[in-house]
Amino acid sequence: MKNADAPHGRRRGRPRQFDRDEAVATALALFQARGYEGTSIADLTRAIGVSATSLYGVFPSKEVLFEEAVDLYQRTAGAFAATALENDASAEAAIRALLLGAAQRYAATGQPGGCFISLGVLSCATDHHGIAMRMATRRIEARAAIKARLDRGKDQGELQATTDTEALAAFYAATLQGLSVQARDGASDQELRRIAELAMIPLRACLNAPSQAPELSRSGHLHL
Amino acid sequence: MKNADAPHGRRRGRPRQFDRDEAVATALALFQARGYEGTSIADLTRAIGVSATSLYGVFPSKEVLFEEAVDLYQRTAGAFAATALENDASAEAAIRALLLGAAQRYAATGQPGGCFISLGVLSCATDHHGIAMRMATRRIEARAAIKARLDRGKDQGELQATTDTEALAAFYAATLQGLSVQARDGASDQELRRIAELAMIPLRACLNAPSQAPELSRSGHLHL
DNA sequence: CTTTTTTTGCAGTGATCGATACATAAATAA
DNA sequence: TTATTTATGTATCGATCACTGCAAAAAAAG
Repeated sequence: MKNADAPHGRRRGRPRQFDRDEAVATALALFQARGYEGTSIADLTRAIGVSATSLYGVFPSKEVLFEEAVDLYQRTAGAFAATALENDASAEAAIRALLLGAAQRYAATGQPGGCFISLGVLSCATDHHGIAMRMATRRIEARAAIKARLDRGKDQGELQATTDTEALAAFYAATLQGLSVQARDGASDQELRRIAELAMIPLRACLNAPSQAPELSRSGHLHL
Repeated sequence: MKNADAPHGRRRGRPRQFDRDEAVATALALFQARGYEGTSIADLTRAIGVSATSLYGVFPSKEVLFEEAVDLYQRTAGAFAATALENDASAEAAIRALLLGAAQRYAATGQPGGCFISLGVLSCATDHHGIAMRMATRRIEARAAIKARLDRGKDQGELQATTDTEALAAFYAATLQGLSVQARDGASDQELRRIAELAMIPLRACLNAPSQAPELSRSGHLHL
């Protein structure tokens, strides 16, 4: 049977000559830059430095490799979002951390910017419809996570009882996706942050105690 | 020499058996649903009902056909945006018309929703880098058009003199793009309209006379 | 009619697509 | 050692990619 991936004690056969995790990371970089359909197996094998046979010995298909790359993205570059929403101080602070974190990370830094999940496989050939659906599911799950945090703020009296958290969550999901397109088109982190600052205003309009709302018009930017 | 496309007086040779404009419209529908790379020449010839030879007799390449499809989109389904920004009543009315028009039109109606230009070719193979750049240019031009309308409102004293119209324009461009992703993921027109309503709030915060600002918290929705 | 022009369908171009067959290499197990 | 297991490189597989050569068809021009 399979020896699993025991970290100690060598496996039975010929040792693998490339690192599986590095391969996924390399694949992620390519998929993020060129998309699923724009990245060929030849591109992947060249970048990873491995033959197609060896690659298929580890990943049963391009589709599975892509899915693993998306998982990796969510665990690493995309982890800030879940972390931000765990902010216990307030829903406002959580959303602010979410948007400012996005503004900071999405900005183009050599490689194409924006969120891999927000921008991934928005359209594709009919053969790959399943991939597009799974990406859409991830985006909808992200929106649900935002809504859950807003609902918590509503339960704690931070948000007005009449607040439509579903709409607010959709607005902030859309904001993340808009930030991603702007980043992909070359927006700087400053530009993204200004968008994020503006996007915070509707949430403040839903707060029960909008006492120390910073003035945007005077200072030109929000205090954070 | 070429007889051009004189509407009267038949051309010299064998008459074309398909309509050029219809072909572009069909191509647009396919490109919008499946993307540039996800739509093959075989898909196009099948949908248009024409052989590859005939298609290439009219369009020199898939890339040119795509570009013409994008032009068509901007002239038809996307025309509401330019029209909305021509609203002379106020910048606020113009942006509102822009967002509500988007909410109405982007919603999925049988075919995949969202703006073709907002979602088009956000990533692709290196061979098609030029296409991605041209799409990005169109998005940036849209943002510039929004800024121009906001600047006009600022010049007319509608917006505060300190308003950062560049940031505001980027915010509303991002809003359109976020609406597009939400629509692509299946959001209804009601959901999109609620996002649009929330997105109007930051602009109101920049108005010089925010007198009759409708209250979101009481009524649950904005009066439009 | 013949000539000229343009579009047509058929059949194919070389290249690349994702994915594999096969034999060899390199490790452990017996 | 020999057997077993796993990974490797080479050399593809059939299918599809965007695109074309070629000759017949269908029109106007001479």
